[in-house]
Amino acid sequence: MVLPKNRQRARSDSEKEARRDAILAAAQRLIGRVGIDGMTMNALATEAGVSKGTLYIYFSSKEEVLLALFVDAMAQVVAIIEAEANADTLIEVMGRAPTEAPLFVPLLARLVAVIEANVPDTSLFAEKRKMRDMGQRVAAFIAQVTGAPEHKAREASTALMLTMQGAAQFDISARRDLSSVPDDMRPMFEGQSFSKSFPAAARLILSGVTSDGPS
Amino acid sequence: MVLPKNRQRARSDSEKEARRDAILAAAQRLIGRVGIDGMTMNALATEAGVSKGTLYIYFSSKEEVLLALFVDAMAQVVAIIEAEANADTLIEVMGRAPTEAPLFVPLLARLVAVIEANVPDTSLFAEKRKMRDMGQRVAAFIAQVTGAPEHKAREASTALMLTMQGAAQFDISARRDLSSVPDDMRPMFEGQSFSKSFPAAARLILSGVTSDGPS
DNA sequence: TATTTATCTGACCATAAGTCAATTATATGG
DNA sequence: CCATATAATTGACTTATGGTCAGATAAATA
Repeated sequence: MVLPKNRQRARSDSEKEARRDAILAAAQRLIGRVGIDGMTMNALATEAGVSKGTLYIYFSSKEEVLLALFVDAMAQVVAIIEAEANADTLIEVMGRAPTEAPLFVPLLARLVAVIEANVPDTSLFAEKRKMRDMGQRVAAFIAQVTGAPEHKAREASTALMLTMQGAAQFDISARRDLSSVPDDMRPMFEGQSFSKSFPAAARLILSGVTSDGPS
Repeated sequence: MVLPKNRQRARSDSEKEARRDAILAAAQRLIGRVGIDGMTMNALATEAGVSKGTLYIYFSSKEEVLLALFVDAMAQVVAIIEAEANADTLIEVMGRAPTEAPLFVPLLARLVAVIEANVPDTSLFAEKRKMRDMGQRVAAFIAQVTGAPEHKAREASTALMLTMQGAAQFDISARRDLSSVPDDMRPMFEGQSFSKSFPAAARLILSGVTSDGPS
């Protein structure tokens, strides 16, 4: 446990924030070793150098830890898109950015069914607002980059979010150890990595926006 | 527990299949009352009128029960699409069919992250083959109905699968009790039902196929 | 009817999330 | 600087649930 000035307890708000951040950093390290599903609160307590009870002072549940990690990861992804994408590279960057924040894709895959199902309402709504705002920024960015009319861009970015959700699910399958997969199933699994499945679908969606599709 | 001829134990293959089906039917009833996440193996044993040990004779884990329910539901959905869709109604039917097999959407939302993560390989591959074959039938159907070239139709149906995955996730949020949702979040939640989000995205994808998008 | 087979049972185990009374580091007042 | 108050921290405990297996017994067979 790292805390400024050799103090063992966080009294000020900034110290509390530092401890919260330290727990999240420990969670990242731990997940790097054992995966999201392998993370237990006991192990997280050990990794963070605090007791289990302390974890529950800073987070109301395991899933709230994961939700906080996801929001962080999403912020990184959005930042990359806004910084690096343009009309020509939009799809490429949207396909690549999620892989540069390593926890984004696996957490997105668990976001609704696993994570949101076990976070108290007040925390959930607060985090959802952040996600909504980031989503709106991406929508505005897409409108600007593609030159599509506002409502079309919103439609497209909603569709792209759906697609990301789906691609994140597929990605879990793709990460399976292929040596245990029968030959006839290999192509199915291999084609499902995020970086393959998302851009293919995104191209269709965006061509549906820039051309004159229905509605 | 219902078994033909007042017999208490399933000895023949057909009796075993009947018992397996009875367990799945019990699971459907139970889920109807308590939801997927609320289903416990103890409760399922009681509902099916067998002991917990018996459940584990017919299914290797809770998730294998859910996987079997999903494959059933998917078969229903595919059957509806093949029976009722045509060029004009494809999107409408694909948006409606999943809601007519009530377990399809919530199970799809949990399929990869929750269900597949805890099913032994041999069962998983067997069920995945069924899913792949059904997916290929849908792809062929889409090709036939839209008149799109084979590879375009495959691309589109993969994209539509991704979109369904994502829409299934969104649908979980939409089913939340709206009275507990703050006003500013209502529109976000309301718009996320499967029947709203899927068709919107599907239209974009299909217009990207029938028009001449890139690639 | 006796014997064999293997289905079925439910008490038991293992794991992991979450709780809370007791402890004690820090802040504060005298 | 010490006594007291405050609240952050602890970790043994509780609870919930998925999964196991040795024994019981229904049904088939000789």
